[in-house]
Amino acid sequence: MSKQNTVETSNISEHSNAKQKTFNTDKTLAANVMDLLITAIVKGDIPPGTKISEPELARTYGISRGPLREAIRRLEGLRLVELKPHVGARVVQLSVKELIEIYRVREALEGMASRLAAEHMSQEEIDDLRNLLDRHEESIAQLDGLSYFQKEGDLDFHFRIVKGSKNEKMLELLGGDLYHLVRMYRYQFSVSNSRPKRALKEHRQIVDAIESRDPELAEILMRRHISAARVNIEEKLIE
Amino acid sequence: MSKQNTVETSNISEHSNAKQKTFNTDKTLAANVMDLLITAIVKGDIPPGTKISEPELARTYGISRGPLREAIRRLEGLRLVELKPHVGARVVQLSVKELIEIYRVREALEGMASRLAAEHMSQEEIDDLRNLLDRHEESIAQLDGLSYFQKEGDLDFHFRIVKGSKNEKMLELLGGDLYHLVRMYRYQFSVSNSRPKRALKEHRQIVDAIESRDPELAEILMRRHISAARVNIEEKLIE
DNA sequence: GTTTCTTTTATTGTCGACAATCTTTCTCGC
DNA sequence: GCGAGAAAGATTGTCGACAATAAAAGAAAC
Repeated sequence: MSKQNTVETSNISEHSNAKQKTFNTDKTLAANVMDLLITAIVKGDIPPGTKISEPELARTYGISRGPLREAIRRLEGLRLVELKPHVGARVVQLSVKELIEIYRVREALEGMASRLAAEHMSQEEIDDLRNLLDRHEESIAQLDGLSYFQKEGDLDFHFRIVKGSKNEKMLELLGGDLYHLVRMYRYQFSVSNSRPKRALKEHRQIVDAIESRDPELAEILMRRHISAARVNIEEKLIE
Repeated sequence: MSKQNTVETSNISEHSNAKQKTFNTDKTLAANVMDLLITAIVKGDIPPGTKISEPELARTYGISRGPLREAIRRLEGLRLVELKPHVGARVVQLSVKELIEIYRVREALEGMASRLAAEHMSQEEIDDLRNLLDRHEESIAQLDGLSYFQKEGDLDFHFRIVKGSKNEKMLELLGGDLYHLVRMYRYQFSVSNSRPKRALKEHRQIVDAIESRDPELAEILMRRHISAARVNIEEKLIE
């Protein structure tokens, strides 16, 4: 239901060492290149602040400038690049200030999503969510809680809540525009979830509230959870 | 600070009876056409559900298909058109369900914006806001409260709050993606603010809370305000 | 040696043409 | 007459070339 440029982007062949010509043929060239560019930017292969040269990238991906330009225009919509007329595109430069702003947005949006999830999430989805948290717990125990959990696992949890809200618009916003930025920040600053056990506990509390069909509480807990993460970041990154 | 494709789009020459060739020369062609298309879609000159024919539009605006395609790709980012590969673009079809979803999002986001505004808005901005509300009151008294107020005036108020939050990301989301959609809905369903006096009163309460530097209250009041508007719409549009 | 202006170079913006895909229309068979 | 398949038409996707603008390099004046 959602667009191709949202969450399900992870099945993309890695931004391998350039010159890869095996594109998904039933998608358009521009779409393929866009996906490639997204992962390249998010993972830092194209570092923040880099000027994007159209001729160079066109050569790199083996396509013409037309589709490339269309892809870049879409990346601008995702706020992954900034575009100046007659000058060109530049990969966004991330700032701590902006990161904190994003957490404020997430606090508001995901708080609401959590509230709606308490009303609309199916029991099956809730069960799946619990399973996910169980896997997280194992992962934490095994690795002494660092690697897997903080990278994509955490986002998984949050995403399921958003989906559980059954609010398409919210999914568009959080999954479309903000999702890639959040991931980019994680790679960039390696925003380690320095409190995985604590976070896991909070996650469980949220699920409990949802299963109890307590929207009020679900929202409050989610907001606290994200707010705590924000404060954590503020303390770490602001000297 | 924000992009050209956000709020300050109103100074655009109307989507006049086609074939207008006087473009803003220091902007790019694609950008100009995009602005034209935005107003055309928002105001309903290109009705919802319409298939967008590239050759036709290119002829209409007197440009080539290249820039036009770039403009369309950006419109997709704004969710004003939907794009299917090898088929084409189609103006979004608005649904009551989606409208209500948007109000949920606004409730969350603008609630937070209001909270932040209570913390960061300058006294001068607050004074300006009060002046705006005074003008609204006059407008309501004069016209028995219908015409001006519900159209753009109301959005004005909400926008100033968002700006007052001093949160760029929030401004991007509400001003970029959602703003045009909200406007489109107003034109489409002529979502009359059937309770202008009540709304004005609520606006004043919100400003009061902001001036008292009471973030908690400011958020609650804004959420109630938007929630009430949502309920109002639900009662009207859902039989 | 530094600054300013000019010239050169490179990049972005725009265009028209061709290829690939989808849609519509027509034809053939039942 | 109706449905399935094939051909025709139109539209989207892609490309390479040219024009306009900005950035870089070089020359002239002080």
